[in-house]
Amino acid sequence: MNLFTDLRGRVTDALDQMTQAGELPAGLDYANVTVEPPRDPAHGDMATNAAMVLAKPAGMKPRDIAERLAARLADDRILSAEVAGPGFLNLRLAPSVWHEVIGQAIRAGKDYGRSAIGAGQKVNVEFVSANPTGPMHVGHVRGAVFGDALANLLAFSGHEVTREYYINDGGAQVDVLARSAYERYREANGLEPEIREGLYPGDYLIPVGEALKAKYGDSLLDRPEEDWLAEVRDFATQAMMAMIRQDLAALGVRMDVYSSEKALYGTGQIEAAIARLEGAGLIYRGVLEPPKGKLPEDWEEREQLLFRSTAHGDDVDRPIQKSDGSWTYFAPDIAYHWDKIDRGFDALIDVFGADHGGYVKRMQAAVRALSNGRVPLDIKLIQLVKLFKNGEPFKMSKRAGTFVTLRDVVEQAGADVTRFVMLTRKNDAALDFDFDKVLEQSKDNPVWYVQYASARIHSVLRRAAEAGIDVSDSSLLSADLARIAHPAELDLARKVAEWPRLVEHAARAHEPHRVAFFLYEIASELHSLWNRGNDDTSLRFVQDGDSDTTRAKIALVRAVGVVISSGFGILGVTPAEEMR
RNA sequence: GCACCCGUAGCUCAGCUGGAUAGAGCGCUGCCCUCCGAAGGCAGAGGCCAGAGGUUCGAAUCCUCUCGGGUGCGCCA
Repeated sequence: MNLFTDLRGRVTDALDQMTQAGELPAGLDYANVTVEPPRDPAHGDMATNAAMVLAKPAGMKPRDIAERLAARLADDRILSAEVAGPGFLNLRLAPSVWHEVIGQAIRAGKDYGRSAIGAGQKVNVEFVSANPTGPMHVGHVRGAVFGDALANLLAFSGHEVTREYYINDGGAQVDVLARSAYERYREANGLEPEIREGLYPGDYLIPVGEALKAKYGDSLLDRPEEDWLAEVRDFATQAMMAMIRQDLAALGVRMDVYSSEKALYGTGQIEAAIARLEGAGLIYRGVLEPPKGKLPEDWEEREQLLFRSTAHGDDVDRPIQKSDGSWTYFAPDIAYHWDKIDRGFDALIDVFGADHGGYVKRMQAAVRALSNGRVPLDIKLIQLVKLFKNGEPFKMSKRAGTFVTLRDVVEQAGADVTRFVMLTRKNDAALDFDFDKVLEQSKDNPVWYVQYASARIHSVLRRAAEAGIDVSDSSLLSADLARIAHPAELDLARKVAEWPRLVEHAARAHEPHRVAFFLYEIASELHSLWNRGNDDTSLRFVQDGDSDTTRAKIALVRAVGVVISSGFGILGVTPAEEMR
């Protein structure tokens, strides 16, 4: 399935043979042996570092190992193995290897590149987790797209993935939401709303006020807050979550599980989680040192319930209770993560905004302590998105009404474009999002460029069909692929072969952006080959009057199309069949 | 003060968990349309990978320190 792991197996088999023949000492560790495509094509199709990695532990010279290894590697697929540089072994592969890859890609279709490296591991990806106090804004979009694409990527590589949203409905902000909604409720009843400082002024609460009126009539008017707060809070929170679900749906994001912070209160789960930590000797009452260099003005020494996160790599211990005895936000978060561990996940991933970076170590410390180190927690921090319009920074302000929501972005740019662009940067690098550029039809715009390649592939398939060629997969699979022999064509097939490997690396690194970059690269190679057909007609995909050659070339093109749709599938983008 | 992230071509950024001579787009220079879509392609110029040490066969990548930018640092989540 994966040419690279396949060839690596060939190399390690040969090493085993050498060990049996007494050419290598027994018990060598192959962990660092790699088989990779060399950056410089002059070095062949593949290169292995085996000789260099094993030289020291084997007590031998790299070249000696390499030469003996080379002698054992040549077969019908490996045409030559040459020792080069400090001890690399460069392998030259038969063209048939690349022909096989084309067949594999077509046969597997949208599953080409799917792998089993996840081994069915249960992974929980928590992302978005926006406060249920308003519509999602641009800041949330990137995290949503990243989390969703990462989940796709992990599922594609053999993990059992759960997408989860943690609703922060337990803190003071939902009380503020309730009070804000209550004012809109009064407004719906013909009274003047008092949107005091600190309340949420957004129009999106007006329909919530009307809905409250529809449900409660005027029965909540002129009543003390304690009479209505809980009910209005629940009502408004649910309304906000309904809105957020719609926002996510507009982006093409669907969650498997919504977990509520509030639901943790009163169930004993928080207390149980804390008790578990206490049992490990990690909970104590104490006084924190003020942060040096920047003393808060109202600082006063205070005894609090603390979690000894320093025992698991944090810099200072963290409070889990406020001075009035109520929990800090950290406490339910601990309980929530324990719940995830308890549900049997083998690995946890949290996607946070970069401004939560200070939260990483304590959360990892908690998970380590709660799971006895069994469950790894990877926290991906998403840097902010800078909006641009006509090349000018686009300032966001709630007050000025230039508050850009997720809906605004999706309506202007479309979900596909938004998703792709959000993944054209590494998660920890800031991203510029220019409303004009993302819709531009030029190679300056990576989304368009890859879609253009997709459209060209469909176009050429249509043309071949019009010329009377059977372009069904079964027909292409029976094509005589030996007719694909030009170096430029084989280069493209090489790129197709790299796709499964790219997926594995991206999945292991938890970096879906690599998929987007890869698609750009393969699109670029397709465009390049396409254009060479202008000068060299033998490189055109449709060869008039030679249906056998055409079918072979179409098979190559089709394989590239498979990779693009497979990659787009991970990114959550629909491949274009034509540009308009 | 401390922690985390970042620093790669003029600009915006990749760099496959340590591989060979450092990559792309934009911008700049010069080419390619009796063409399967030029909405593209080819070629060239452009680099002390912030700096200094260290680890080893080998470092943009790992470790230490320095400089510069961002984020955060007990009753907000």
